[in-house]
Amino acid sequence: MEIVVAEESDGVRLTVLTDGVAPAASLVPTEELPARVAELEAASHPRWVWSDTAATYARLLRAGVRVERCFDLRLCRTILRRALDAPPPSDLWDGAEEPEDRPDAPPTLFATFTLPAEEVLAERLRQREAVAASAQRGRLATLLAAESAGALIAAEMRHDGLPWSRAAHDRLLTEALGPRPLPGARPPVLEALAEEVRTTLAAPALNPDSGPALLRALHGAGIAVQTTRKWELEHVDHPVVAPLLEYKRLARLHSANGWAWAEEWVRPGPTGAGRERFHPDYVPGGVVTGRWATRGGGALQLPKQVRGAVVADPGWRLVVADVAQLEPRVLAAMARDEAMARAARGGDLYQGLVDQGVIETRAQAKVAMLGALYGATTGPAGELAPRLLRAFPRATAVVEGAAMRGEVGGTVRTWLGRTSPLPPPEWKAVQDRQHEGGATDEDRRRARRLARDWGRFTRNFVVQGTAAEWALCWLADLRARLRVLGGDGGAGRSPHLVFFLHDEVIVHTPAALAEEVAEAVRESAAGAGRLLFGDFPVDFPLDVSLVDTYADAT
DNA sequence: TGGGTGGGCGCG
DNA sequence: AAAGCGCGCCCACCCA
Repeated sequence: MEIVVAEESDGVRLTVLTDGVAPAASLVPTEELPARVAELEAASHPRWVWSDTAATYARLLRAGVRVERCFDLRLCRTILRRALDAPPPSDLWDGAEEPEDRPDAPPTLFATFTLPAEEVLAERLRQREAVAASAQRGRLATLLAAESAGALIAAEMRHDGLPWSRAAHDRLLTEALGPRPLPGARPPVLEALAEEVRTTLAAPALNPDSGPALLRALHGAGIAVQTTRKWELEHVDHPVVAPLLEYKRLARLHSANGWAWAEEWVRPGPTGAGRERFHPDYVPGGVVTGRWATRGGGALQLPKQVRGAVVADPGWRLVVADVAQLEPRVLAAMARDEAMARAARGGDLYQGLVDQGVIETRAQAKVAMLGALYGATTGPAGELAPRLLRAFPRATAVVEGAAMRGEVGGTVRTWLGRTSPLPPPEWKAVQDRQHEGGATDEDRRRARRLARDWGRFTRNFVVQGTAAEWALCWLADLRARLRVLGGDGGAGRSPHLVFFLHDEVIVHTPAALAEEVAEAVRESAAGAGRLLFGDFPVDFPLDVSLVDTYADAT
């Protein structure tokens, strides 16, 4: 059973869709929605259909109501319109996809945009028909369900937040930077390093935050670097290098994850004093490949430097799990490459390549494999590419084929059917120009370069995108298992997901359940592999840590 | 004064 | 010794 949720001016319209029965609509006053949803959820576990999980579900969560399943029409529409030749038509929904394009839209309590109930219902039916008519309806349906589950999880993780200790964070900052300065000022340690850089370079007025000024000062001191980048400076032998690199490291800590950041993004938690939460704003489907993005807070870039501030509540633990070499494993499975799956059998795919005699050292194996996924053509990765081609012709054919399609302006699909965008019109114009009469060598070089750039994008798209699908299925299955483990306790008493980083999750759990959670995380990973790839024999081994702070995870 | 851009660096 | 994918965010800097 599905229930379609749509805001109208006089309340929220709920439309019950049951197979073989006419849709039944009812109007609920906006303030009574959470109670009504809770009631219907308990009675019939419907799939809730709405246009925007981020808006609607956030409101339910604030009222203490959680649901098991949903269908996010906006996210699914984005997938379908690229995946299908004939995207579902509706001008209304084009506005809905990009609320930021409608700055005049009136703010509402309920959603970033509103549509009449008939239109929401019609969109649901169009999408259902579009999937049913697709040649890959099974995979596409799995993808839409996974994307929607991800939307629920993102909203819940944002609501619950990542357990954070401002005290631990402040200790860590004070140790590295000295006491907190007044707003706008440099912390003492940073100012001392800046002064050391100025003295060493004999540039008394230098602001080391200014790239051009820093480069001039370096040149003035006889240091012949092209840029001020860390990796270039690391190879320079000069007394300024050490303090300058230390300055850069700490300046970034201060600006990106310092005291001001904490004030904006960390808030008191629900369960008592001293238990705070970092509330990142996840954006499911925010990356073309299907990965999540974040908007504000930079949750997906949480530096290792500050992970000591992620601390479980007293009596609770963190279960931290990440997948070892997810992308090459996914490639082996989608290519049905038995030899590569064999090399991936243990916990370390790169060592597996060495053990199979494909490549001599683990370091080389990693470089070669990443090069294959990203499309490296030169350097060590390029030189090792023939080894991979010989050992794993099927896997190589998948990424090479994807690259070739991209180079000619075509699209590619992930395992479940997420489809890459077409290159922009300028790209096509450049490709056309190289064949015209007056085309110069420069035109042709430019066209070749852009073609290869797009080929590297589509090459990586199929692997990164399928890995993102695997991760979504892993998360969704884990969420279901945690709901069973925790009973109906909600985030206050039950294990719940608090962090997700492409191939890594953190569950915050009562200490007594930590072992069971760790087992659930492993079972979900195996389940995700089976759901996507059936009985193809590829492992997805996890590193799982039971810890009090994220910094202690391996 | 505010918006847009590029360098640099954090994450996978 | 360096190149090859996807992001977000901060700062300086440029321009209107």
